[in-house]
Amino acid sequence: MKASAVRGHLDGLLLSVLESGPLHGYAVITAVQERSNGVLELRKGTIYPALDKLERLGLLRSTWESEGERRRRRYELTDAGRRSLAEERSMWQEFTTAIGAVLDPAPGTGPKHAT
Amino acid sequence: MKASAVRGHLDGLLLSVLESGPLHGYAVITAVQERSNGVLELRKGTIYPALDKLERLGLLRSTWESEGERRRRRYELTDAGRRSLAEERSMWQEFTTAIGAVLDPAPGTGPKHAT
DNA sequence: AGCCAATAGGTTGGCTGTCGATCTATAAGT
DNA sequence: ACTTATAGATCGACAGCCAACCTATTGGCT
Repeated sequence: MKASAVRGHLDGLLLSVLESGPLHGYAVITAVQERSNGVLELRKGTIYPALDKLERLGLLRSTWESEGERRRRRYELTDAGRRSLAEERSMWQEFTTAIGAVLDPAPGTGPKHAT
Repeated sequence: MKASAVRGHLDGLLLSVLESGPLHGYAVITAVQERSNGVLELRKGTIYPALDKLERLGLLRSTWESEGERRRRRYELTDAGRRSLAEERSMWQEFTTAIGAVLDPAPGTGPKHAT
């Protein structure tokens, strides 16, 4: 599954994998992939602009790490990012509950049509 | 919550409310809204093109109902639509499982970071 | 030494799908 | 007469993700 399916929930995913510690961009991709058991395959063209946006919003900050010639950008959650993650989680709950209720209505709960 | 959040899952919602019986477009909106306890508010500009697309795909068929001067279009699931709905449901399962696993990782399941 | 794959960063144009605005028309309520 | 709800529909704008592409370093293989 690609990120097109996660539209609207990408920010939460990114914030979530950064919760347990800072990562660089490439590691964010593999972290999401691992946690989802290989199901979610984010693209670089997807996450870099997204990470930039989250930094502009103050939800995370980035610092350049230089090991010799290798330069990597380390992304880290801010306090605002942590609060935003909590919001994303409750929104995810509300979202799945709503869609789930439509997709698999509890029998006898909704209005009865021709039965 | 508007349909922008449901991007990619709208088809499933539409097929699902039509499962228990044919409805016209306006009733589809209210059905989704009711089943989701008022959370999902689809727009006409959203559902009519979507219903058209589903009809083109053969997942539902529409017939014009005329009660006096009032003309309404009745949408009805086809067999292909029923099969597609089953697919949408299993995709929804896969989707929520994947996102959920990233957003709320089971403790001790994933790779251990700084603990 | 030469080559390729993996890692790491990034940009850009394009596409898809939903939104908001707008239009027409009938029925019912005040 | 006027407003609101019901019912259908279209269309431009916009957001967000993707595919493709580019650069560069590191390390394995031959």
